[in-house]
Amino acid sequence: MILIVAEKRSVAHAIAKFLGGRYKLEKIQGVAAYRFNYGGREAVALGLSGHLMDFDFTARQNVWTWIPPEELFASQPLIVYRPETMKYIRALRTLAARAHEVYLALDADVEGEAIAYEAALLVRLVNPRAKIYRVRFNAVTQREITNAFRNPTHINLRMVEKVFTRMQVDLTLGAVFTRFITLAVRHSLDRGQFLSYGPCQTPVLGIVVTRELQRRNFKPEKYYVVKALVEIGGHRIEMSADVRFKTRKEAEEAAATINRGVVKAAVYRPHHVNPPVPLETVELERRASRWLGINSKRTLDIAEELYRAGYISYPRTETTIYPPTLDLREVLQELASGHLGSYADELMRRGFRPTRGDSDDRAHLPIYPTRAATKGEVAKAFGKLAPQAWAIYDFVVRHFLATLSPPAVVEKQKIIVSFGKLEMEAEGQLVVDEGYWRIYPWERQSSKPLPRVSPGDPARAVKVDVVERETEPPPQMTESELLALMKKYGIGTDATMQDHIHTNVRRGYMKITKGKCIPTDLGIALATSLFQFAPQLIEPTVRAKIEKALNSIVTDGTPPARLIYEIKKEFEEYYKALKARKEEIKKALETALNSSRNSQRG
DNA sequence: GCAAGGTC
Repeated sequence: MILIVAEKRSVAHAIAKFLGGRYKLEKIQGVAAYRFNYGGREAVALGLSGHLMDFDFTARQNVWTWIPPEELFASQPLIVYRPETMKYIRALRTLAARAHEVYLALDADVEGEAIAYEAALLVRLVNPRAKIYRVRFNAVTQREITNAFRNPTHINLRMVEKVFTRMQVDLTLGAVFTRFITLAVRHSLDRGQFLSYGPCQTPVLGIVVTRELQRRNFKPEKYYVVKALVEIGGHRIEMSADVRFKTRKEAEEAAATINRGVVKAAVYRPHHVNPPVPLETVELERRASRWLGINSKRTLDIAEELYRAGYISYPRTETTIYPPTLDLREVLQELASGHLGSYADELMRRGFRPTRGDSDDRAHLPIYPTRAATKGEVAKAFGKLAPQAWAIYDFVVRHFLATLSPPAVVEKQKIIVSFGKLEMEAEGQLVVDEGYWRIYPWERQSSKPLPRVSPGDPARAVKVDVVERETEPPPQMTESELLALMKKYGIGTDATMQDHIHTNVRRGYMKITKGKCIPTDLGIALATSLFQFAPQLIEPTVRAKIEKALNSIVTDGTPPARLIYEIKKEFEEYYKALKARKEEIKKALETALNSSRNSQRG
């Protein structure tokens, strides 16, 4: 018997379809498995649910008050089965016992490699003789899958080592600092409450708190601008000078010189606004937060459900290029019977060309709709979340249609009038062609046209004003902006970024209100303490530094043990720095905890 | 009870 192990059920299903054509769905220990005939031999494809194993400390070490947190630096976490995946472990064992060959068809990334290794460990325990192969495919398509199985390879141990090293490092750092800050204030915490540190979650907090402190420390400064109502060829145009004057006096002196002038430039230039590129996870989350008012965690949860119900493709992806194997016309055909059917029809009639991003994770497709749905059926499936689920489904459909639509065309307009020393400007625009905005209203722009004038036309100021303004603090951090910054700094992955934000919410470090991230007193106190005494723990670049070191395991063959030793040594220094200031940190955190408690009561 | 990463 041939056993095929995939990372998730949908891939196991696809493999059975592509290699066998006909298949039979079975339940092994409660887990779906697809039985089929592969070149005259019996084959079974089993889908897992991500990792089978994890790392943990010993039972004694897991009693937080029994050992000082720093003791964890000196010990090595043990590899253990994940209790949540026991049924997959049992199913794998059952099937592996009878297998002659095992094909590890996990995703083609480092996590997939590690999961493949975990599966191989289990196979070996029950079946020392089975031949074990690793197959790699860059997309779940007939061609890629068939090819992969024709060219089986072996597990890349360096990739496995990278992942296992990351697991140990993250657990150790997380546990040490989590316990330290929790134990420092344990008498001020509610039952079951704890404070946490993590190399992804904490830099996220740092980014949000830094912005909040910039806002609080911001000193607004007054400045003055000159505005004028200018008459050109019978048209009256609001114009302003692109100069900030420090004092009213300077501005008034400049304003006094404005009287008669001449058009220096008049530009009316067509400008294409391109439709968005195919949708990936983080962009879905950003746009849902900004335009639909749904936070990133909720968005991914709903997208997951829409995927499981067959309405959209796999929602965890970094790919922004439709592969040639995806039949876009077929998708349009399906959508033709849906709520935007006439637009889909129109695209098919007129022809279309998809936009194309620059990212391909070589494992998943962009997010696109897979079925035409009605509001009613989504409502039935989602209950209380129906309005949000429909909003996200509708968004995915519109985004998909937009990527096949023509650009919008806007005429950008600019008039510059020279009044001797000072120049006045006006900008406007005229929508020439709505293009993809017809089905993508969130990016729609309106016309604010300027009249047609020509360089050399005489101009006359009808009215001149000096307006007092104030410089403004940076805006509150939006969740959308935060996600973009996390991506820029390499904090988390497409599938986990929203988790790291949400962890900060769960810990009471920040709130998300109307798409804005607002740190609490507790969040500010924790971040400020870390910035003061161990900034290396909270800088936005922490994660990327660790990630880079981990990558050297794969690229240079750096021994994991050495890397773990070095990282621990470095973070032990930060730990000492924090411990030396324990009393100050304790006081800052307790003040914040008490103030939030009082404000809750009040 | 700690993390981050898969996945449901």
